Amino acid sequence: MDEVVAGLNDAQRAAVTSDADVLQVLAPPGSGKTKTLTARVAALLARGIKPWSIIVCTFTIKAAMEMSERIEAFVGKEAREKLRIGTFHRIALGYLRRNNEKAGLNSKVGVADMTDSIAILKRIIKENKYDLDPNDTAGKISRQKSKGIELEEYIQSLKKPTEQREFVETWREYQQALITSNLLDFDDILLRCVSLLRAHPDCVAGIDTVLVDEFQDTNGIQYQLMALFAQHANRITIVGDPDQCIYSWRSAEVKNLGMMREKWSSTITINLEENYRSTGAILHVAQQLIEQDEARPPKKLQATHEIGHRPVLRRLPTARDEAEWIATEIKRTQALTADLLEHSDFAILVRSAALSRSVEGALKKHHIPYRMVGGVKFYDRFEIKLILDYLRVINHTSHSEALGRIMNVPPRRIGEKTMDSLRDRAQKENRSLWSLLNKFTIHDSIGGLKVSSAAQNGLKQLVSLIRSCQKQLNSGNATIPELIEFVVKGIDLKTYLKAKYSDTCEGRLGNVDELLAQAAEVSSSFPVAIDEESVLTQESSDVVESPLTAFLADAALASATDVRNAEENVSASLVTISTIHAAKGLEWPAVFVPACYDGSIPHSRSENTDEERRLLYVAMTRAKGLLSLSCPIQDSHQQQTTLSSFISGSDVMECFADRGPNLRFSDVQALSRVIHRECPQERDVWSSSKTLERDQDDYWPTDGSVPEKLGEESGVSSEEYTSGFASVRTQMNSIMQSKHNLKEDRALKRQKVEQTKQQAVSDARAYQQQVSGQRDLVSFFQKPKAEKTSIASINTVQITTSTTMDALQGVSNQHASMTRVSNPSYTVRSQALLKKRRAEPPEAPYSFLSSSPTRPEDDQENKEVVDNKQGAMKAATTLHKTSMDVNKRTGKVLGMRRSLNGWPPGGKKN
DNA sequence: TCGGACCAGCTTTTT
DNA sequence: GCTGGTCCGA
Repeated sequence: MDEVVAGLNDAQRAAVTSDADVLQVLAPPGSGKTKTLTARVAALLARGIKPWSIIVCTFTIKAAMEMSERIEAFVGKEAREKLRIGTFHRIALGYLRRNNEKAGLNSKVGVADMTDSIAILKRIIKENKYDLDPNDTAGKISRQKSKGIELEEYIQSLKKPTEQREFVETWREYQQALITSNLLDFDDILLRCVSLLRAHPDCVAGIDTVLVDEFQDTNGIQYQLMALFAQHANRITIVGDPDQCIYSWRSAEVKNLGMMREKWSSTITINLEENYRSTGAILHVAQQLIEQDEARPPKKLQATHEIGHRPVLRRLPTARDEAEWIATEIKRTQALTADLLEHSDFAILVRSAALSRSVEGALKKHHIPYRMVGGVKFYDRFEIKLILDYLRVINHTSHSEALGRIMNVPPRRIGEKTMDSLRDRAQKENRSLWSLLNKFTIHDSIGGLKVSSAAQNGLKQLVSLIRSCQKQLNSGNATIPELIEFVVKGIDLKTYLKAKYSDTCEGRLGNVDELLAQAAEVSSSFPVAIDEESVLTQESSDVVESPLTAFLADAALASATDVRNAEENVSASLVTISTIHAAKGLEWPAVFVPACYDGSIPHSRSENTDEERRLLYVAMTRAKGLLSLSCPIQDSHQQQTTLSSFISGSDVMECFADRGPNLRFSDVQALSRVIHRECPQERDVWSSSKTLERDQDDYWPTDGSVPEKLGEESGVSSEEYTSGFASVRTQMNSIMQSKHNLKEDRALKRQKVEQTKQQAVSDARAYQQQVSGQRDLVSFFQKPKAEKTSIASINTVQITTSTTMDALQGVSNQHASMTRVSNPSYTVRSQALLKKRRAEPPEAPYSFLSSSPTRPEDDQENKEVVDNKQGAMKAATTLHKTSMDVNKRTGKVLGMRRSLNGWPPGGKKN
């Protein structure tokens, strides 16, 4: 026990050793939250509580793994493996699997990831022609489920049963589709588990203690689940911080903290107050920020480190400059600290993943290695999803969504039409898509269902491939990696990827190898707790879950960036680019938060300003020693920005410096103390600083204007420089202007077209009154498709219109013409008519429309734009060269000045 | 009816 | 910069 509490402060120690049954530990950023929780687990074990009777719930897989590792360091691998550590979803799924009969589930039940859910909803909405957005609907369903509300209950809560008919129907069909495909969506995992544990409390009879990390992020259903896990012994420890609640959009309920205290009145609360992570200056600004929220109860946060550097708030002209600045600051910081900081010590935290692009560009340009966390996830990559879908079908052919996705990938000449008719038929006959396909391979046609012979061949190929895979699997001598390889060969993935992604195919094939490696690891990977425990506690363990089912469930739940990459990157030190959300719980010596403007943070789509503020708070408190916020004057869409309202207030504003720190040697020493590393030698700092072009953050003016003056001491006169710059600016401006004009012009044209179209419709209507009984003409013009067509096709339609008008007037066989006009696929564009059209140009009022959509003027303009751009590029290159030259010379001058000032101190330099 | 070419719009955060 | 939708030729 002594060893467990060694190195803990009083509050932490109290939390770790507390005898309280129900314990809330409120832990602000950097207060050793994870450390306390892991130590408490170790203390419980030391008290003789059996590892398999402890549940530790986290929110992310990453957090679960980190926790797992840390606990292992305390209690050893054996005990750790018996603990039940994992995300809520994974633990819940484990219970469902082991008690599948009690839960009324098929033993092979799979997990529907978000792609599946959205795909199902899309299909339902399309089929029924509902006026719903699939994404919104998914969110709405999920939000209800997160509160523990299922469909029937929701219907009852409606005032009128007819209310929201489309939504309710969609939900109903969605649930039905999940059942047909034998799937649970993310929320269902939790819901089903709640009902299981309610009906069969004995499933968790062996559980002694439940610990929950990041409790402020639990939603209603997770809270219920926690209570149910602990229903026998009622021993619960939670750790959390209301200030870091950033998941209320996922229905996280901060009020769960209060509810917990109400439900278990003996709840003891312990506040951790000392911060071991960040410098005083960083904490101060973070505190100023979070205190803007007046509804928040005041809370102490005590710095243990020295005051340190003032955080930076940097203004820059554009998003590009901002990215460039970050890259140069990273380089400058590294050089001025003589590599005290590695690349992996820097993080760039963005509000939304899309913002990373400009930063990535700049880092690439400066050859700074980086990794993006939370970008395109491994399991979201096309080739991985494809293989997984094949595996899903092989494992369980009723997975119709997956089957639908792989049916024509790689192309088997099975198009949308064929697929729709197959789905339709399957639904009518109330059978799975697969069984229908199966039938197709035996009989060449089924009851009047038409499928082209090419498509039929394709179907046969697919079915036989899946069948032979299943044979492999069932024979029992194929491992998952072997199965994957079999699939890859069977669909000739290599050739397909090469054809489809000629440029990125290498990397994609690499991803496939990656998947193979992960599949090989599946049995040994975390968490193994579930199997161990079922043996030890003699819970019903007669269900032997196939490794493939387990692998697929893992893949669906594993949204975290892939584990292996993280491992590989240990050797290569990489700068981290991450969303703020994904950065929660982590820390870095130096943190950059770009794009601090209104619309980004707080995000324009966000409805909860306080949560956005907490988000910025989380971002700031990731930093140990150096924190830099930045804000471009112009965002990436050339729009003016307003500095984030969170930091423009004077209380916060005055905490910031307006440019990067000077990083004198004393600063380096201070930094090394904060991050607990040995300080580099002064002479090393000096020599590494010489590699820099400039050793201060003084290239960009602090007011965010464009740098115009460079060192006048250098050979380049400032006029020369300024005029060069001005000319580039002028040219750039003229490019922007012409681009703008072009845009406006196009908009104008579109408007004209629109007007004429309406004119045409009303003309047609008038005409219709003349030609009684020819209703088709008007309905043709009113086709929504026609309304949506681009300029080009509108032109065609219009030409056709006037042509038809002509034809109608001239040709006696009116009926024939009308029939053609009424055909929505524009077959009126028959050769004969077009020829006639060419021979006799149409009359006004439609004549101007017949001009080509890319007018010669446009071409001319485009060319000018291109020419201008090239000219500007050239100028810019020259300019850049000049500025580099200036920089070099300035650098020299600065270097000289520095040595004149006696720095580095004599004697220390070799 | 299918597949390739092109264009538009989008982009909050995650299990 | 990627996806989804639309158009058009075969």
